[in-house]
Amino acid sequence: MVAEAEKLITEMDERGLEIDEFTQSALTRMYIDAGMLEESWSWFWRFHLAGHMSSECYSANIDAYGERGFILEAERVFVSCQEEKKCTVLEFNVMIKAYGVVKDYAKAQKIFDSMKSNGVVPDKCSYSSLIQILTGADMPAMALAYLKKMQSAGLVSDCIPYSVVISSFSKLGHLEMADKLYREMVKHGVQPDIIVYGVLINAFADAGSVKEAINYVNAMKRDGLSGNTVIYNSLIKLYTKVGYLKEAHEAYKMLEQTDDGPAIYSSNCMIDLYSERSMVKEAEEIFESLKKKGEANEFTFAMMLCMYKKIGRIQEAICVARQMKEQGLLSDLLSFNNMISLYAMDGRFKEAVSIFQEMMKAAVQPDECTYKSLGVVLLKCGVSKQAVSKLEVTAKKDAQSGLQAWVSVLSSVVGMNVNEEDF
DNA sequence: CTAGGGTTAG
Repeated sequence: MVAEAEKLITEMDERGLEIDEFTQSALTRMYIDAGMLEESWSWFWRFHLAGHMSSECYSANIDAYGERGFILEAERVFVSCQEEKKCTVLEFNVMIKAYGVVKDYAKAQKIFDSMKSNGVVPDKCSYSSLIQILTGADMPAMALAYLKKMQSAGLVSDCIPYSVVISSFSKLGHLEMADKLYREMVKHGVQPDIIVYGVLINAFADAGSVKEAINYVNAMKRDGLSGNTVIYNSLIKLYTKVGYLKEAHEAYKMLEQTDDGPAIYSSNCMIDLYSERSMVKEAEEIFESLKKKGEANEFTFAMMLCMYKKIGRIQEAICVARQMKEQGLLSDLLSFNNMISLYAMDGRFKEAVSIFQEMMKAAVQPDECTYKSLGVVLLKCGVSKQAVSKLEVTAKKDAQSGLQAWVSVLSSVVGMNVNEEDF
């Protein structure tokens, strides 16, 4: 509402009311957001020339530009502040943030490194910002160098900066570095919290390292921390990956005792484990309770469908497929493929083709599996093996024209209605 | 209006 704001400013001028630095910062932000960069700049300049700007006001203006990626303007405010010799740690910190916004990691480091020669001591925020920026750019080794300096400067008061770097190493799969850093953190007397344990447990869970993950769970408990849903989800993921049913079930029971109960994700992991072992009753029990709670999602249904299909209970598989479609839980390539394959093997060719049409409507690109199932349909309808192989080759060569070739054959053989809009 | 961490599969 620029016009309204300007009206107020005029009124203030007329009444001789002073526009203070807070109003000025607000105006800078307003004009930047309105795309009126020149106006924003003239308000800044007016106050800069008046000479009574505070450090807070310079940094507010730098941040106003920097946050939105106007790095040149942010730099110009910073330089005018330097010319007034008023730069404090605040201006440097917002500049570090600004370089982070435009992903100029080298300049973020450079301005941090220049603080000392400008007689400004980096504070907790300077280090945290830079570490955050570097890890966000997947440069944990760089971040670690600054974390070490931060530690030596006595500025680490909680485990968050460690947690950020540990998380970054973990994401890149450098688990030995993550573990080493955890140990260094403890050695420095920094207390780990539930989140950093969550990062580590999840990292080793993804790697399928049971022993290491359990070591962290034990360390966590020794520190007087109890597991939460995030921790148990990671553990269930791990046990699902390595196929430890009993342990997964134990973690699942722990989740059931929490206030919000097991997340859909963990319940699906359990269904995954049960269906792998064809433990139908157990899988069904979770499936029914999820449906009752209205939490069952595409994964849930797809895994149940696969389980029934695998053990030859085709009627039940088809029942699940129909529920999936009715509830609009059909969006993923794998779901489409499972369903088409189910209908194809049961001789329900029209239904198989109709799911294929749904797939095109949803703009999901078919893959080899899709065409394998559709090939079965064609073969059972009397199309020759050579013709089917030829279609498969066409699809591999060029997805778009291949798709059209399949549609044209399927429509003439199975009688699907070709809808041009589906392309 | 100087900064900040974790879980999502078939």
